[in-house]
Order: sequence, then structure tokens, then C-alpha cells
Amino acid sequence: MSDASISNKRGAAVISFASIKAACKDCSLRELCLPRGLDDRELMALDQTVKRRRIVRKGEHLYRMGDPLQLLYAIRSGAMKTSELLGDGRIQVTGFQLPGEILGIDAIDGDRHRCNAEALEISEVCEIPWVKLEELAQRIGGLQHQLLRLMSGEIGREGQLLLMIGKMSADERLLACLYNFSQRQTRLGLSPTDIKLHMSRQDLGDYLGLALETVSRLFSRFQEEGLLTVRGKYVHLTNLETIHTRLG
Amino acid sequence: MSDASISNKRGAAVISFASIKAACKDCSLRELCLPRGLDDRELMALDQTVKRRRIVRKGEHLYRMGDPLQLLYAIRSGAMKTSELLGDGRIQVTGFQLPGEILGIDAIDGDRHRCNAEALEISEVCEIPWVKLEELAQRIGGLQHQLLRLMSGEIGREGQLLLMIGKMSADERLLACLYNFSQRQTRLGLSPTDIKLHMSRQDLGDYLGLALETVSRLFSRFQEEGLLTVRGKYVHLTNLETIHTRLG
DNA sequence: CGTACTATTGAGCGACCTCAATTGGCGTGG
DNA sequence: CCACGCCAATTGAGGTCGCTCAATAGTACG
Repeated sequence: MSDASISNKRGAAVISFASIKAACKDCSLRELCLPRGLDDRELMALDQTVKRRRIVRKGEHLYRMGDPLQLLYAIRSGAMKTSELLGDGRIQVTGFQLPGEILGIDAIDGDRHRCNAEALEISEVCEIPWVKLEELAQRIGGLQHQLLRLMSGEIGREGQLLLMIGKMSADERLLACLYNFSQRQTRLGLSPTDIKLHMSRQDLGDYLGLALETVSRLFSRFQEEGLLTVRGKYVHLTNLETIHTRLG
Repeated sequence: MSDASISNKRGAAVISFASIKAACKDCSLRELCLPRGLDDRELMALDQTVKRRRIVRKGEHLYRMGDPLQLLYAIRSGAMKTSELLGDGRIQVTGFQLPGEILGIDAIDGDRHRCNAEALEISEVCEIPWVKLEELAQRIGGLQHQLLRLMSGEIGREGQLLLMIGKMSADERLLACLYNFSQRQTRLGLSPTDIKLHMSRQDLGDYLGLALETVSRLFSRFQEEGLLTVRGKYVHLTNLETIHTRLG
């Protein structure tokens, strides 16, 4: 949808988008992403480091648990999910990523990815060789700071999720999750009240520590209570104020 | 216990330990902590950056949610816990920290601490001014790498906890937690089978997303099953093999 | 030796899960 | 264009794990 230029949906790639060179300085997401706060000269250096852009189709993986760390990924369009899994197949989704967000930094300690990263829909990502990026961060103070900030942010987000799953009731979890989506969509210049759920109910459940049926029932109940209206993947928050206050 | 020199338990500090200067190069935890992999010259520079050592008593806080980020803390002895809380008082413990581990890195994004850090028993920490450390990391490649590694490790640990709380049953959670304690104690050169629980049952419950009564009941059940023996804060794992296999 | 806190154990209940049937949306092929 | 099949989502019934409330036992410390 957001990538109208890709018309052929199942055959081999018709046009080799994969080799298009990225250019942070022209990217609309610059201030949300890794380059935030860098000056023109530094931006050029970063651009030379970023390898290329790449299209990932729905269901395709950027990496899997155990893969050696080679690239970080910055999302340009689309949506991804990261998940860990237990030996017997139980899944915990650890995050959903939107444009401007970075994937892969969990793997720096241990040099291997600790989770799977899968596209929820057709997406475009920038590939960033980790070794080069670390070298560059050594030379550019602002980039080191930005990297540390990104990682710290990830820690904060996981802490939030921990609090949600560990101490919130099912309805609080889903509400907090929707509120979070609303805020992140706003950051991207989209509506705070009209949310697109890029993931399935199953994914939402696996993220919030709930069964998919519980998620579905909650949507119905919220609708009865007049908090929102649902139509498939689209949720309209009719009462953002109430939602905010109900979260304390 | 580990700090026999501190005899006066509730009055004002008799001896001013607080101003003792740290010395990474002489520290037995060097290879577990921030200085890992640094050479002698770099170690000297780091030593000049580390502010001082400090004693924290049981129940004392290193920082609280909302405090501005000024110092990171490296634990030399004792044990700490970090926790987040909801408006209405509900608590989620996000981690327990042992000697050689670093506290405070959650605050880099946003410049304010996102959790409370409280001593579980009398402990000794090294204070590290964050601003100086970041500057130093800009000059010392190994230190930048070490910082990034530490943060990535924190992300990994939180991810593990997420998986535990989100997708494991109560008994699996406690077992996984004990197994983790066993591994970390081993790293410190202590026994893999004789574990000291530095925290209360309440804290354990708040960490694992369980009621304290559930934790207590599980200990009793594990004892009946012959997996371990409990005496207050001391747990002896009689069957580390079985525990490991039961975790898949 | 008493006080206060922490841990254990029991009984009953409720939130959320599991299993199962039904409905709805969408692409594919006749 | 409609029928069919497939998958996702909804809804219902019943079960269970872990919580809450409450009483008792154990432990630390003055």
C-alpha cells in the first residue's frame, strides 16, 4: 500500500530495489532515527556506512535467534515484530517496530541475535553493518550518544512491558498497549485516534501475555463500554481522555 | 557479613568509608565489570573517572524513579534490586543485581531514572559520573564497546524475564529464576548448588509476577519433589540436572 | 523473653485459559 | 460474478491456576 511501486506480489523481484543506496540526509525519518542530532558532515559519513535499502515481504525474517550479528536495521516503512521462543514452541513477542526505529541491538552482547525479527507487512529497511557503525561512533560523539540512547530506550520499553505483563490486568494491558500505539503513530504524523493494528490478535496476545480469545473479547467489551470502535485491523479510539485516566 | 569492618549497624557512620577512592586495577571483579578487556593505561584513566566508593545500607536507595541521571553504579559487594511502580502502588521488580554488575543505564534515554534501585543488604558500590564516562568512552574504543555490550546484555536479560513472566507457568518461573541465580553465583566463584536468596519472598513474587504465597508454596512443593531443600534464605539445589532438563 | 516481621499453610474464589463452534473477510478459480 | 475455501476473528461453555483473605508458625533482634 505504502509502496505503490511494487506491483508484482509473488514472483521474483522485477526491479532490483535491493541495491538502492540509502541517504539519511534526504530521509523524512531523520529526526526519529539514528541520525538524530548529527550535522551535515557527520550525516555524510553515516550515509557511507549504511549499506543499502532492502524490501522485506510479509512473514520474511530479518534475522532469527542465534544468527550472528552483522547488520542493524532501521525501518523506513512498514512494521516488524520481534519475538523470543521457548523450546516447546511457546512464543513471547517482545516488541513491535515502526518506521524510524532500530532493530538488532539486542545482539551486541554475545554477538548473536536473541530474538526473531519478522515483517508484519511489506516493509523497507536500511541495513547498517554493525562493525562499521561502532567504528563510526568512536569518531562521532553524537553518534555514540545516539546509540547509547537508543539502547537505553529499548531497556525502558522492555521495562514498561514487564510492568504491564507482570502487574496489570488483561484489560489494562490492552488499553496501555493501544495508548502506546496511539502515541507512536502521532510521532509519525498520523492520527492519535485512528489506529492501524499491523499485527494479528494472536501476535497481540503473544505480546501482552494473553490468549488471542481474551484480546478479542476485550475489544468487544471496550466497544460496548464506548471506549472505541473496532473494524478488523482498524481501531478508532473514541475517548482518548478516558483511556488515559483509566491507566492511572 | 562480607563487610566485617562495619560494626555499628544503625548509628551514624563511624568511619567515613564513603571517601575511599576506587581502584579498578586492584579490584577482584575487574573482569566481570566495566573495565573488562581494558589495558593498564586505559584502566588508569577509568580509575580517575570513577568518583568514589560508597556504602549503602539495607533499604537505602541509590536512586528513585524520576531522579536525574548523574551517576552509574558498579556493585562491589552486597545485592540490589531495581523496581518500577504503578501509580496505585503495584510493584514490578525488574532485576536483582550482584557484584560486578552495573546500575543506572536505563536512564540514558530521557536523562531520568525509570526505576528505583534499592539495597537488599548492606552493599558497597562504585560511583561513576555518567557524563565523564561517556566522554571517556569516546576516547577509549574498548570502553565504548564494553558500555554497549553491558546495555545490550541488559536488554537480553529483560527479554528473558519477559519470556518467563509472559509464557511460563509459576513453577517454571521460579525454577528458571533459581537456575539463573545458580549460574550467576558460579560466575562469582561461589557454589552452583547452595544459593543465598538476598531478597524476600515478596520481592521474588514481585519479580516473577506471582503472589508471595505462591512462591512459598512452590518452594514447599519443590522440596517435596526432592528438587531442593529450603531453610529461610538458603536454598540447596539437590538436583541441578533435573532442574535444567525441566526447563527444556 | 517479648515484639515485630517474614514465611508457611489452608480454604475459597475469580480471572483468564482451553476447547469448540460460528461468523466474517478476502482471494482464487470455476 | 458468484461459490468455494481458507484463515482470522468472534463468541460461548467449562475448567484451572494462581490470587485473596486469614490463621498459624518461625525467625531476628532488641
